[in-house]
Amino acid sequence: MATDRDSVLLAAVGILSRQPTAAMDDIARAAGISRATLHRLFPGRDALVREAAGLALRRISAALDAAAIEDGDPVQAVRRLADAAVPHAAEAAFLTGESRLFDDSEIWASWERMDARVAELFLRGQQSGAFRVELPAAWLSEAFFDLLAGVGWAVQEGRLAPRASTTALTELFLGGALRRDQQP
Amino acid sequence: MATDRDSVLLAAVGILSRQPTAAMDDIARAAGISRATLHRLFPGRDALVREAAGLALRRISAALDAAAIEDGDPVQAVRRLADAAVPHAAEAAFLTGESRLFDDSEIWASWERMDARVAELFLRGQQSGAFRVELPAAWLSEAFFDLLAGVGWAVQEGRLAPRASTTALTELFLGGALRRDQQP
DNA sequence: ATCTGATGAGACATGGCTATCGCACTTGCG
DNA sequence: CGCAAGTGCGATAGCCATGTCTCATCAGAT
Repeated sequence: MATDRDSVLLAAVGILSRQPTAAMDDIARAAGISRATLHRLFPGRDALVREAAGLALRRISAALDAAAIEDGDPVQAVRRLADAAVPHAAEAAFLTGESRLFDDSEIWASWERMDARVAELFLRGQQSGAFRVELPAAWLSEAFFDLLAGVGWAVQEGRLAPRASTTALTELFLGGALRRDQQP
Repeated sequence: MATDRDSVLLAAVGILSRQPTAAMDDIARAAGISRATLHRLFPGRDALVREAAGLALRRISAALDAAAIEDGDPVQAVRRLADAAVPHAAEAAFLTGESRLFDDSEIWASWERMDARVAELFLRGQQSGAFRVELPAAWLSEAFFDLLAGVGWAVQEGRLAPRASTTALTELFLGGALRRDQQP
């Protein structure tokens, strides 16, 4: 069953987002299976990481779809995006951490495609006058994913309450750290 | 000379911020010395990474000192902080990437101390009414360093112009993505 | 010019992780 | 009840990076 593989992959993501170099032993233990079974499911460590990255990308992309980021008011779209993406913050943390450990052209292309979709949303928002034009859309996209990964790390290490994470991401990203009535 | 060791360490930071698992071979090549000399300078990989982390932390802490973040208006202090910290974005990227690969209690304590200083700054700003109180000071600190590391990665990979990086960090962090006159 | 100290290049042993295999065990089904 | 499929456990082989060593070379000092 594919569900079985996916549950193993998600366990792998959970460990690898915290320890990007965790041994197959650790991954197997985290997934509740033995090393042998892990190797029966995936032909090797590279394949495992690749599939985990693919799954993480699919899930986050599905979140973009669910948030319908191409539709409607850009600001509301970003709010929907944050709502839909925060549950996958651990996947984002895994991808940011692992992208520098393992570079696969296919994975990279998939990431770029997702990044481009988000950048397009910000560009749309800039053209509509909602977002600040001083900040490049590509940087907004980069920063959004960095903060999403940061949420993942902070939640995993207990520095941020899961319930507060969506607000933390949305409010900081959209409104910044300054109080509104204090802004010049 | 200590300068010699430091220049090697900075080269190591440069590589390890991009490839946290780079081999001693790669680090030596990046530093322009041989593997043998690298081992003469540092008793092992752990020691090298530890010293590199220590140097990075000292340099970023020095930036906090230079910015005098404990003094004056909190908002101006954050602007000074960003100005002083952006040149060390690569070090921040190295630390965020490596912190999950190598945990040393001393390094961790040093990081915590620095994080606490920044969190204190945000707390001060919240008490003075400049910063939003809905966002925990600890989260603001975490987010600031995440964005700083993000700036480091984006610059290294050519997605962000170095000249624009300070503005990108300061403006997004302080003011958020929304246009001010659009904020409710 | 010679000596000294440091460096680079390469060989070598070691350890940890990976990947595979064989065997015993459980689970579910006929 | 017995069979088949899947799983866990242990052993094993191989690989890659690390760490150490030796030796030749080079630059600077005397």
